[in-house]
Amino acid sequence: MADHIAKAALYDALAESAKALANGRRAELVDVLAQGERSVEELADEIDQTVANTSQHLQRLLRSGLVESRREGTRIYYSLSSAVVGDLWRTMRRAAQEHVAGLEQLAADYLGDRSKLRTITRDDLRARLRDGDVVVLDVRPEAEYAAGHIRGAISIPIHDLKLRLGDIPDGADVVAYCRGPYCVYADEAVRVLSKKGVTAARLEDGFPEWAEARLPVASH
Amino acid sequence: MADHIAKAALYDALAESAKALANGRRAELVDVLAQGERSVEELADEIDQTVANTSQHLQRLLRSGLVESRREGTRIYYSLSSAVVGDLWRTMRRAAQEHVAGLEQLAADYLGDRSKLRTITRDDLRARLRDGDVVVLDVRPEAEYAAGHIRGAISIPIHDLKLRLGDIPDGADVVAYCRGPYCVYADEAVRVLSKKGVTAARLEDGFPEWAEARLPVASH
DNA sequence: GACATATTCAATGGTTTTCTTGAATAAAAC
DNA sequence: GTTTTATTCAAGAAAACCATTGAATATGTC
Repeated sequence: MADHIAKAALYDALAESAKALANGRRAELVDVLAQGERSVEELADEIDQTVANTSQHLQRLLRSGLVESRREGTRIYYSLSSAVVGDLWRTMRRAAQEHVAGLEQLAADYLGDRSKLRTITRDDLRARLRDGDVVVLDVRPEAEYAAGHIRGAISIPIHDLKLRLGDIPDGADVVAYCRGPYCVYADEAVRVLSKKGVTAARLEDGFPEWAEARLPVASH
Repeated sequence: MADHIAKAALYDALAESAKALANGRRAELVDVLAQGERSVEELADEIDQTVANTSQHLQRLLRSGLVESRREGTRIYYSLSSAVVGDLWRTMRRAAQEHVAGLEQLAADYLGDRSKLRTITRDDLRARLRDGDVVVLDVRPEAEYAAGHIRGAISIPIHDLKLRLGDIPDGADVVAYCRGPYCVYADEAVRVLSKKGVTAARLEDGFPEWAEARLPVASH
């Protein structure tokens, strides 16, 4: 039987979803898109690539079906096709964390020294939210906060933080979060706040993981 | 800052786990390895490739850290490094199912007409196992049954099924299962049994999914 | 209709992947 | 110590991938 040809074709197709994510730049794109839809130019900026190159990567993702696009005037907005795509990206990351050699070093190179940052787990934060003794701070760009955030969190984008320290209640115990475990915004926030004498810790991971765990979220 | 270089390197490394699975042949390998360890020659046979080519794919998986190997005499056995790798493969499959265009057609081409096969979900099987009114039949190779199977299942490898029909109790209501949703063994078993007048259905997916759902398993 | 902006397209060249083939190793059997 | 068996290594060619560049397209504004 020429059965093995049909089998090969089937598994090639199953591998398509992995191929789509088998590139560092596309992984960055999906990581950003997990926070909500974005235009090509914004995405190009996020991943430090030319618009043309970013566009090509986006087409690749589009062809694989993992992302969708919609036009609004002169802009085209891309977004993840479904929650499964976020799952895939996070599972992939987890596999790399556990098994890819040298990953820790690369993470340290990019993120810098995290040893002095207090961190808090999802479960801890949930408990403290119930007790009401914590200020949760979303330091992602405004649009990402609007698309979805931890219920009860306040929004101060990282770039505005120094100017808006006054928005944080006196004596508050702050937990900052951002896009995920490899996002530097919350680290930066904790450093800034600590220097100003504010008690602050970062949530271990970010909003997508919170949402995936079906913990309370809100939007707008 | 040359920050974006470190960031690119980090995300390249995170994408490594996807690259490892971004090939149909390697996807087939992981699918088989999810049933337990195997030697190179056995694997080459399963994926219809030369031993040399199979070996190269295995080295690639080894370098990515997703699989491990151990030598026993003249043979080298490969296995998945951890349960996360199985998770990754299944999540990838799910993403492809939902989003990759043309997948259904390719599945139909390989699996043939499934419309006349009765299927049963994991939850249904669990309920019926509790009631005790079902014979669960594992039609994978003996070694895979030994490495782990649904608790209470009996083993009759698909190739022996026609010779061992007598092992199946008279009037039994059979549920057959194998490696997963794209494995043809259970389909084949249901067809053989039905033709002999035995009531038979196939479990929608296979043993790895059963184990992932933390349902009762046994080994030996 | 001319112009500006956001995005895509097409061509190029360098790199990586994949399969094939035949030779090289390493452990076990004789 | 030669032979057998299982696996890996090495070299080569075709195909796919990726960043770059400059041109083309589509929408909206003047």
